[in-house]
Amino acid sequence: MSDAAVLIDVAFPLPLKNTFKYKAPGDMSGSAVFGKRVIAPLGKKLLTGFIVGVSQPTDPNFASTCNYEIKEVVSIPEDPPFFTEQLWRFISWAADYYFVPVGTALKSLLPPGATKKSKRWVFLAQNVGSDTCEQRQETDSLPSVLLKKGRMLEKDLISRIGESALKDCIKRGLLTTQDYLEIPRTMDQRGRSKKPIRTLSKQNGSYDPALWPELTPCQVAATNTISAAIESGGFQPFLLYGVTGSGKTEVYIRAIAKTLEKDKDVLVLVPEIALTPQTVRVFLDRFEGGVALFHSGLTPAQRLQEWRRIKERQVRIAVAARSGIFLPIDSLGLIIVDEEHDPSYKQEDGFPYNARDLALVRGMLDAACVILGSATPSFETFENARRGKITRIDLPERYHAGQMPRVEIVDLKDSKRIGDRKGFLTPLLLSHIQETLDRREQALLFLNRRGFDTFVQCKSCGFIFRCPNCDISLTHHKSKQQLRCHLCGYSQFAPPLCPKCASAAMSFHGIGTQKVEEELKKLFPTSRIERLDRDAAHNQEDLVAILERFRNHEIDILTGTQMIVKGHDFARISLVGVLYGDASLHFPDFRAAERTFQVLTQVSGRAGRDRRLSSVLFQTFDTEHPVIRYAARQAYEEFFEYECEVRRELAYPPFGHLILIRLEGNSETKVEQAAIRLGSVGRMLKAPLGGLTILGPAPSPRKKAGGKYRWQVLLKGTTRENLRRLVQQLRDAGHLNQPGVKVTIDVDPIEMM
DNA sequence: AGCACGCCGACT
DNA sequence: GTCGGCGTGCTC
Ligand SMILES: [Zn+2]
Ligand SMILES: [Zn+2]
Repeated sequence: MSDAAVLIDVAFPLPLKNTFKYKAPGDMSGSAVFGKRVIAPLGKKLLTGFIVGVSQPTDPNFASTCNYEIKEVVSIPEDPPFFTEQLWRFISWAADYYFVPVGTALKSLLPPGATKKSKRWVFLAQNVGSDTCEQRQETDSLPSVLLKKGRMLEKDLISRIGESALKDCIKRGLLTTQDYLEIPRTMDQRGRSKKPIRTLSKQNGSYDPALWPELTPCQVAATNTISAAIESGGFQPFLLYGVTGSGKTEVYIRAIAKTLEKDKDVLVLVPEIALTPQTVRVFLDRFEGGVALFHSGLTPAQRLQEWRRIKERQVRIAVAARSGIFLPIDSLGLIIVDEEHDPSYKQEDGFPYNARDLALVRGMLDAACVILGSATPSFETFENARRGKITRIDLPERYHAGQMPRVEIVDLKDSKRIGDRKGFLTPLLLSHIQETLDRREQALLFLNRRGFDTFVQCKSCGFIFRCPNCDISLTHHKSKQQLRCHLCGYSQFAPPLCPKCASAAMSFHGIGTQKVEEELKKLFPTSRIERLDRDAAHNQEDLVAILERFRNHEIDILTGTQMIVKGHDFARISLVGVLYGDASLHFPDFRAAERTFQVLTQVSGRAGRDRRLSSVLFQTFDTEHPVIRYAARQAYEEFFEYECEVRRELAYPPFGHLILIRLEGNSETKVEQAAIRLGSVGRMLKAPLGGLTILGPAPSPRKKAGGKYRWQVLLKGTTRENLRRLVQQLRDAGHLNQPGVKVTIDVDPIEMM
């Protein structure tokens, strides 16, 4: 029986939307197991693929009934399956939902080194080498390595003598080429000998639940509800809505313990930036079995090691950044998404997915509980809770009885010197900085640079232009003297005078963090001042290094562009200043207010926790903005209600769904034409579907990277189904393949610049 | 992703 | 006349 050949479906980790059928000959049929790796010919190459279907050839004539020749796989390496049918179903669902080829999505399931590509070698023809003078001359130009060994890698030869010379040699029969794929070492052999990367060890805390801290009544109630769900098994989603400092982590810990007790494993997702040793230690200190740590900062060898520890169940808790949603936890009982509102759960390039949303899908497929935790839930999650799709659990009390956080609002309209570069260094801010330095404490200053080159604000009254259709701020296109909405394409002339107060001071172009840093250095010459932004920290290493020095108090004032304090304990920070809050409040995005509320809450939450952090300064022209009022009172729900009015009216999420189609290319006219065409075709197709709106096309306000021009078309729908159907129709009719234009689809977009 | 096939511009 | 650019379409 085992001698009979079997038919297998193979998926390749390439942008291919189909899987491929192969025969596994009799001697391999025993190894033809779901999820295993195969070496198979595809086109002219030998590639590594993965078995995603095994069928007995009940119909021996299958080969003759299908319209292509079924090839045989070359080999099935000995290593165990890379994924289960369950995980494959999950990734297939995700590929379909996000409109990416299944092969692209497959890549995110695989550990580093799982795939090998064949390499092409060049060989010296048999008859070459006899010492004819004529041949001498011909082979003179070839590298000596090739002449000596008789072979070399094609790409090495091309880099030496060029492609045309190679072709010439082949034509004259001097050289031949052949593809080779070295049979990969099994995953079992790879990296086994490596010492564990684990340098973290238990510090304090106990493995014994009896010695864990006592819970508050609210924590007890939350724990009971979640434990009951874990006990009964099956998919159950929760929103753990707890104010900062209410002790969500302690509830996570109990839920994890309960899950382990049921012999199930746990995935904890944490925003990339918060995945620090301190975060991991929280779990390491409580669970004897240890935790796996998975994020993009690991080396390939480390990623493989952690992947394998999880796959082999050597460790039963994985703490991971967003890509961890694809980890091979085969008996998954619980997924925790901490700070679920954090935008870093959204992957923006290649395979754009949202790990928080996928956590719910995976929980459903794996029959696991899912806890989404946040003090400021994303509106999508909060609305899901209101509709009863997610069970809401509140933690209203503060765990540490600290004083209420205090945020001081500084009115930038009062600043007379806003025109010069000292504008954002208001007298109040400077006096706070001075006091901080006098106490030998640290200050963290945020200046969102992204705000400056996008929208235009009156320097004297704070007026901002908004789109009449989309309720987002307009972006400035300097060259055309135009203000544009980057969602719907609305445009108007950029007037030289403020429409509200007639001031001529209408823009903030050219003020950046560098200048603030320079100015601070002049004002506080003896202090150690550094900048943390993309220019100062090119890579993760630089970032970590700067944060580490800040932590060690080798820096007094750190200026930065984003909230980089998450997950770090900076004990000596006593001042946090948001220099230009309008950059966040009026960022051209319908989620600007939601984001600002999150940031304000997060910063002031720290003020309550760290006793030293005495001041949070938020400088803005718009001191009366509702976000500020609500955030000051920590009134999330009122803010939600307020903000939802606009969302409902304009059918933005969570009351509508979005799919963004991006177009980019080297030719300005080609991209523009394609975008216009896509917009009009979309408008024709949407009518019979109903409930759909098409915004745009509009040129992207983003700086064109690498000379590329970008346009976008935003599809908005009251139901997901019709929205998806529209994209399918556009795709199937070929409107997403336009010459010279790369089209990408972003489902549930977050970043829409 | 590769790779081949195929159709128009500037070269021997 | 060809060499070579890349747009298009396929790979079991
Ligand atoms: Zn004004
Ligand atoms: Zn608009």
